[in-house]
Amino acid sequence: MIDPTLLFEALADETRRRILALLLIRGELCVCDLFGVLGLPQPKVSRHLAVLRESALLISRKQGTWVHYRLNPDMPLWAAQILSAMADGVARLEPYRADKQQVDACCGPDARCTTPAQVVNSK
Amino acid sequence: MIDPTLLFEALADETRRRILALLLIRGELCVCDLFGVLGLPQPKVSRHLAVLRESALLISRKQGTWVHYRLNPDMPLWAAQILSAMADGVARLEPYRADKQQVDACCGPDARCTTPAQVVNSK
DNA sequence: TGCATATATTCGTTATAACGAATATATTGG
DNA sequence: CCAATATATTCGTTATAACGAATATATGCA
Repeated sequence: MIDPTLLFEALADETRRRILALLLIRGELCVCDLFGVLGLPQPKVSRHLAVLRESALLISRKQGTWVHYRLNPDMPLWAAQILSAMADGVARLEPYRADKQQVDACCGPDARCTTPAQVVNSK
Repeated sequence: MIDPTLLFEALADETRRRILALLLIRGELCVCDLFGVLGLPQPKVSRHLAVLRESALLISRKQGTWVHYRLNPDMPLWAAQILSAMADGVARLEPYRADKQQVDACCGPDARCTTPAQVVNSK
């Protein structure tokens, strides 16, 4: 269901790790929120989202002009554990810490949320 | 202690994942066993081992002309969890499965062994 | 229909990483 | 010291991946 090679190539880029870490915190975010929080050009974020989609780590949901991304809920346990552990590893580092502040400030603290623990425990 | 960027760059290469998976099974292996089992040229394996050393995922122990590699026992929990989950993800796939057969056949089934569970539980 | 907004893609360039081949270093034993 | 063995490194080349800039697509609304 998830190819380890694609997963680890996806995780080898810091922008993609930042996106995944944000989605682990927030459950679902649209592209505009993502590039707003990350402070990166929209095409850059969109290309990285495409890589994450192609690796099957993320799925997208279209609602009008907005596209919302979230973690693939059908991810196998081992892959969810890797994402969860990755989030632990980066949580205290920049730019991940600032990203978390930003997303709480910008998009409110209460979006539909799939925490790392929930992802792991749902298996 | 372990830089997430270096860890994920290390994991982005299949040869390095094969080496890590073998060391998760076997605890410790010398370079000659590694390139024998992997069926790869010695300089190639040596270069990949250097990357893994520089990322602090592996440490080496010199004994005469032989150099033995093993997982860094001081690895933080989150990193050990990633390696353990990686091993779960690749266990049923080639070439990892054949590597496991090979290392059991070639080096005996009972070397000093640090299993993924032991690494994780020792934290 | 025409414009504005949100997102995705293409293109040419540049940086990074892996490679094979060759060579260097280091240790052991004669 | 010399030869043999185990491991590491360098070099030049090639493949891969990320980038900025520009453009394309698609949806909603006047």
